[in-house]
Amino acid sequence: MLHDPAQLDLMFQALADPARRSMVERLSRGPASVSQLAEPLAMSLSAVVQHLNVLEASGLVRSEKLGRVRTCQIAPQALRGAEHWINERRLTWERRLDRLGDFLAETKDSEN
Amino acid sequence: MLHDPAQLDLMFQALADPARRSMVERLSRGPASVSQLAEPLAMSLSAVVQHLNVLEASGLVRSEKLGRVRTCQIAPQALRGAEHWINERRLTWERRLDRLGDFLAETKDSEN
DNA sequence: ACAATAGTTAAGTAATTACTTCAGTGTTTG
DNA sequence: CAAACACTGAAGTAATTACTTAACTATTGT
Repeated sequence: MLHDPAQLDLMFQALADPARRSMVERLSRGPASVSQLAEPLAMSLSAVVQHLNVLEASGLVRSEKLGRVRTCQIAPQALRGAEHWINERRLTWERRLDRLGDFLAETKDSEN
Repeated sequence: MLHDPAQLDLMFQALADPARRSMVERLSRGPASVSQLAEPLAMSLSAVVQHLNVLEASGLVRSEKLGRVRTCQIAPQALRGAEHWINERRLTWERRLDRLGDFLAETKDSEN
C-alpha cells in the first residue's frame, strides 16, 4: 500500500508546497489546531484549511474535531512511504556504482 | 543549499508525477538516452523531454548531448535533499514521542 | 441571549501543469 | 547526397492548483 503510485503522487505533491511543508514541520513538533497552523502563514484561514485537506488526502496528517477546535497530528507511517521510495532508488544506484567500482578495480588489476 | 525551500519545491514537485518517477527509477539503474526513457511511457517523445526538463530543473537529473543523443544520469546528491528534509521531520517527531514516553513512564512511577 | 471564536463551504480567478501536434535542427547511415 | 534518426521548440488546450472573498454552522464565554 505504501507503494501505490497514486499514493506517492499525493504524498510528494503534498510536500511540494512550502506552506504545507511548514505545516508538517510544525506538526512534527506536536499536535496543533487549524488556527495554530495558520498563524505563521501569510494567507487566509480558508486557504490553510484547503492545504490541510491536501495533507489529509495524502495520508501525511490526520485530525479530529473536539468541540469547535480541530486538532491535527502527523501520521508517522505515511512519511515512511516517501522515505522508502527514495531509499530504494539510492540503494539501486549505489549498488550499481559499487559494481562499477569493482569492474574498474578488476580492469586495473588485469593491467598488471 | 539543500535547504532552499524553492529547491525542495522543485524536487518534491518533480517526484510527484509517476512518469517522472519512472524516469528516475530507470536512471537509478544506469544512464539512458531520451528515447530509452520514453520507451516504456505512453506519451509523445516531446512530453518526455518536457518531463526531463522538470527533472533537470529540480537538480535530480543531469544530461549531456553527444552527437545526436542526449545521455541522462541521476544526480545522487540531489535526492539527498529530499531525503534529508524527511529525516529531519522524523527525528523531530520521534524525539518528541520519546520524551512523551519518558513522561508517561515517570508519571506511572510516581503513581506508586 | 448575544457576541466572539473556530472552522467550513462555495464560487470565482489567475497561474501552472501535462499533455498534444507540428514544424523544425543537427547527425549519422546507406 | 538523401533518408532516417534523435531530439528540440513553439503553440494550443483541458485540467488542476493556490489562492481570494463572502456567507454560513457550530461552540463557547459573558
